[in-house]
Amino acid sequence: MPTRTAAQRREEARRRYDAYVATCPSRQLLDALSDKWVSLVLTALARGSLRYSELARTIAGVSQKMLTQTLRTMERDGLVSRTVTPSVPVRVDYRLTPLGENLMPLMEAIKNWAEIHMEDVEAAREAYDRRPAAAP
Amino acid sequence: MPTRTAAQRREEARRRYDAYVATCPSRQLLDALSDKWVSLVLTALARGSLRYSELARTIAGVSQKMLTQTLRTMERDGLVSRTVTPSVPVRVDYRLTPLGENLMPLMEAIKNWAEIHMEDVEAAREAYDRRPAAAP
DNA sequence: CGGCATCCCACATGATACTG
DNA sequence: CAGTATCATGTGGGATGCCG
Repeated sequence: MPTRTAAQRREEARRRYDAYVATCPSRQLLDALSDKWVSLVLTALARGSLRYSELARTIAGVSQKMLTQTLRTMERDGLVSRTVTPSVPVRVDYRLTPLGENLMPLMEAIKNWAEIHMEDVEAAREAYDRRPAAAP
Repeated sequence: MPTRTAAQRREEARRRYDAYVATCPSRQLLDALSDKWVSLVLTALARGSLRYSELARTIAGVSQKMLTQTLRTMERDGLVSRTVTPSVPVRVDYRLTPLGENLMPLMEAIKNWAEIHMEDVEAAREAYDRRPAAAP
């Protein structure tokens, strides 16, 4: 049972944290969330837990090193949980924590936006690149 | 007048673009949106246009180089527009395009999430760092 | 004021090889 | 299978200086 309502908590957070301030922890958290791989890992786990190798296959092009590193950071930040089954060979499953499930829809929205508006962005780029340069 | 409804368009985009595929343009767009500065610029312009120097002051800690570079990329991608007033000294204003206004709330949600859940993340980090290491 | 050009380096990331 | 360790490298990003 929380001692604060969601609205109260939101207000307190706004007073305490401001991502526009370079030294604010929330700014560093925003930087961490603005990672190339975090959004993909988060959305990949949307429908339940996945094994390490399943994650690697889902997120094409990610290196072992970056996947492991991203998962470790996300685990430390409380976004994913890691479960080791000591079989032979060992089996490791990752799933979203409640905190990760809370963030996931926001990241999914960004990912969907990128897919849905890709054509608009490509059109904007072509228009920009067609602009005449200033005359000498 | 669009020839497709929003729902139709969404379905087409899902068929055509998949950010999980490394070579898909939408993956590269997602990478671009997952930039350290894009979310801050986008939300800074939420309430209207700002001059270059106002942006620089709002987003503490950003260097001239990175701010300019971020704004150029966002301009090319059709997210912001740039207006030069040829006074002396010159005045340059940036504002969100309709496309940028469409994306902004999603980025603002991420930024707010970081501010609101900072305490949860810090608690998770402390718990993680307190974990006992495996015995030798 | 609002840039762009240049230099430079730390660090993030990729590739490869090895292991419990 | 799921990593860790090591080495190589590309580039993000800061500092500085000049310009319209």
